[in-house]
Amino acid sequence: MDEKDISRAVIRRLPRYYRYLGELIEDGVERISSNELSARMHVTASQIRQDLNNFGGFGQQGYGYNVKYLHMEIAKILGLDRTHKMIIVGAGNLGQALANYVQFEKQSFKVIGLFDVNPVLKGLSVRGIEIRMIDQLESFVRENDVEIATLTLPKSKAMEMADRLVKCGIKAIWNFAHTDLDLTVPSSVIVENVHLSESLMRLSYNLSHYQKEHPQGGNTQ
Amino acid sequence: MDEKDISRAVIRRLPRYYRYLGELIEDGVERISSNELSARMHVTASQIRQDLNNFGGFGQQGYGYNVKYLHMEIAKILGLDRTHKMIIVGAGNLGQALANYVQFEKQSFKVIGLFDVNPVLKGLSVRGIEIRMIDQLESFVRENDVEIATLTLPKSKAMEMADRLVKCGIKAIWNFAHTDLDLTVPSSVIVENVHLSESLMRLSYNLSHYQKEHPQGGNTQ
DNA sequence: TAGATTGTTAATCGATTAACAATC
DNA sequence: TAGATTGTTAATCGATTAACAATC
Repeated sequence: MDEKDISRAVIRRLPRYYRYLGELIEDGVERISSNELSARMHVTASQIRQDLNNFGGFGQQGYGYNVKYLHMEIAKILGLDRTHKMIIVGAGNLGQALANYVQFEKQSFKVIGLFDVNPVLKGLSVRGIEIRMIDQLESFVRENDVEIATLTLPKSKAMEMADRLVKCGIKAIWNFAHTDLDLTVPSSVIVENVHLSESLMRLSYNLSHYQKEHPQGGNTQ
Repeated sequence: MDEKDISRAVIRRLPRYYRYLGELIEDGVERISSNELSARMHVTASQIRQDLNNFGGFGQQGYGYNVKYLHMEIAKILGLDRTHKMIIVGAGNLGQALANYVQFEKQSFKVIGLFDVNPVLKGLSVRGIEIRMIDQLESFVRENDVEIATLTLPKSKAMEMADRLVKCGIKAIWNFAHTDLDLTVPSSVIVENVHLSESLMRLSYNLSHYQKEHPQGGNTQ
């Protein structure tokens, strides 16, 4: 299972396929053709088949795709077939919001710790997850084999925390601070940036430019 | 100022230029060449010049770009030169987190109302913004000329709320529910989807596939 | 088997990069 | 003026779409 050179564009679409297939399962749909799926998702059937065939032949000629099977295979591709231990660094509003977000757990991301510098928060819990002080960060990460750290703290502190996390062996950083961490972290550490401001600015751009006639749907993310 | 046919890819990069230019201003940098900027941002100088020239010639041969001026021009392009009134529908953790997020206001997005169905929240305030019950939604939107509605509520209720918002004249929806609203809202209404799960899944993909050697940085968002 | 639909190759389209003449 | 760097055209690269033979 070592696929090489899959383009960003394809990887960006995989989670969306996964979501739509999940909905089909909920609706009790057993099989689907690339054509039907393309109509639902507003992409071309050709693109669906091309995308999937980067990873293998999951369909059957004359039949289409088995929804449950394809859903499961995409889960494997995305690494959702095993649990990822996650901590959240920064237990402010956003950090707590993410900790409360049960959906992630269904997708095999398990929040096992929350960290903050603010002593007022010490000992408090969110959804049964204790808020710890930041000085316990390193020992906690090492002892619990934490794989992913979510950074929900001010830009000014994000880089310092990233450094500390890298040093104690974190494998991936999910970054909500307004900074491109990818530029300053070793390339062995995965960084996924979420720039909410940028998303809002794109909305604003479209608001100013496409007030009347605007292009067909699709996730602008 | 009616530029046509600007590609998605270009628009996606604009907010990032804007952010880097903002940092340069903070650092007291007055002018910058496409070459210097390209080194900082890890994109090609050619791409920067091409991107900007979609909107006009903001530089000067032999000199480069005036940082403040370019920053201001990109603000105009993104529609950040005027205030956008925004409400947040769903005053749970995520809704409150976003309401507390002061940064948006600097970028001209002003949260003027929070809405929820939960009577427990009635009358409470977040950063001076009152939480109102959902039955006041329509009148509030109309009376206050609300432009943007942020949806931070469960998928099951998102579509219904989107419909109500569209009916009372909302211009744009910033959608955090796990649903592609763009497919079911009139094309005159701008929709920007934020799928946090999808971001986390991309992280997970990279975690499984690029543990050792992984491609050069850049915002995978 | 005949019909349907995939997997895959080829054609097209669009986006990125390179090159350079224009010009500050 | 000479040097630097843009704006812009041309060349390259990659991604999307179309077409169709393979096959269930």
